[in-house]
Amino acid sequence: MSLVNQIVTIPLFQDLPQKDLKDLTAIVIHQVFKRAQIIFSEGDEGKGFYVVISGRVKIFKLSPEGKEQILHIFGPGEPFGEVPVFAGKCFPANAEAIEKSRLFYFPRDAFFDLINKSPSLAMNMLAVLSKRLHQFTALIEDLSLKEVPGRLAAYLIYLSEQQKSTDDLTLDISKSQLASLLGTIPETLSRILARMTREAIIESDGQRHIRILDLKLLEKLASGEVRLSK
Amino acid sequence: MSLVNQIVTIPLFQDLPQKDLKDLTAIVIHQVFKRAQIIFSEGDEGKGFYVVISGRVKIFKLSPEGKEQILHIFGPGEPFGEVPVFAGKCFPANAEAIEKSRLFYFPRDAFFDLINKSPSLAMNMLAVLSKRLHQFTALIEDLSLKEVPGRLAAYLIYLSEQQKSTDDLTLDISKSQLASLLGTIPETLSRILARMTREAIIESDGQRHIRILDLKLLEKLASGEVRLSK
DNA sequence: CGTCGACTTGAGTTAACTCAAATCATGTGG
DNA sequence: CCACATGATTTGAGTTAACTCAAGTCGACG
Repeated sequence: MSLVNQIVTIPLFQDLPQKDLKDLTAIVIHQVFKRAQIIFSEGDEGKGFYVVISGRVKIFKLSPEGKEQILHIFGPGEPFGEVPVFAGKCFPANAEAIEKSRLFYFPRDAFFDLINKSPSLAMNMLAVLSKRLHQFTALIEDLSLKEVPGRLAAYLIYLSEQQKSTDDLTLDISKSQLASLLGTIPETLSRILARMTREAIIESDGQRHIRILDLKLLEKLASGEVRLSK
Repeated sequence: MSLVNQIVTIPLFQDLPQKDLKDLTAIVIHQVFKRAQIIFSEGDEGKGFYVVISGRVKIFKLSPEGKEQILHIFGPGEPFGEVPVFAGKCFPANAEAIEKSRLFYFPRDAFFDLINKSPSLAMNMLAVLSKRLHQFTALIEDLSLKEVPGRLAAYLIYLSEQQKSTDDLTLDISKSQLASLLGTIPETLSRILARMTREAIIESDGQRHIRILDLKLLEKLASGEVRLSK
């Protein structure tokens, strides 16, 4: 696939005039990262941002004791690492490929010139950042105002919506990583999955496959309307 | 003070050509909110965004049980409520004036036209959103990876840096509101302030005035290097 | 002086954590 | 194809930070 063809599939670059797409191909740098390879670390200077072409990348924070909080997992088409580009600060978190990933890297200075010439590109980037703020708002709400069962319920609902299948779903990440994404630890996640199974809210093969048995109840858990019994 | 003079003092509109400033004055709407008055609620449709001219505004989430998590407190010069403008969604949180506040309101459609014509304005807005993402990242880290004493320590350090005085500081919000900003409740905040006082880390008049006695220790608390003893 | 709201303190509960051990899944070399 | 090493997940037992509920205490203001 040609470079332009790959770039047009990136939502951030949707609806751009042909001219802009061509300019983008001129500044993009193709990079490949192996599974578990660090892409950047918190505090690094950011001289550009990335877009995932294939594979997946996790953005995360680490506590001094080594506990990890995943902020995002980005897949194909999604940009990340833009904050330092526009805020002029260092990366606020770490990025690591969770599987072999191909990335496009756009150096800041060249991208700046492009944005100054292309209002659509600026608008698209504003939309991306705004959506991310929206997602962070939801994560803060989860962490501060919900218990782990509620967060898990919300995630399962999100997954079942994302995957077509109404009630059958497959975890797209390991349970350890899911724990980190939900702001908890594997032991706690495991216990809560067991409780949900015991309460006949879900059914699991013990692996990554989960079947939702009681969506109504799951929704009430996610909204905090009810609590999970012991 | 003239409208243009007020608008140029807003950081978001820094370094804009005279023409753009004039256009802004043409679309701005002046609004006044009383203390405790709701500005918008989560889920409301957002047809524009605001800039605080005077007073202060809190942005917050509420749990079903009524617990509040403050996301931000904005003061003069700071914009808020931009997410729905660019993401095309509803407000992800609530906004309330915590004191009598004068706001400038910029309707979306007119502002869109302006951004499309002014790359500087777009860049400034990108910088604002990026900084906000950075702040949210820090809040998520605090909530997920730090204990309340660490969050409080970080806030006290932030305050002492913001206010000139090296070790003497004055809380700019009530302790209940501070508790909500730190993701905890007034009782817990009160107990931790008492412990910090007992450990001779701070000294307080029981009101809003606090003196930092051991900044080094406070910094270690904020970074998670040490923990607060009972 | 009395009332109101804000803050503090006490006592008890609990969700989630830590640490340790057992179990299971997967991939490798023999 | 089996036996084992490795990493992921689960389960058990005990601890704890922070919560809830209830009862003061304090300060500002009419």
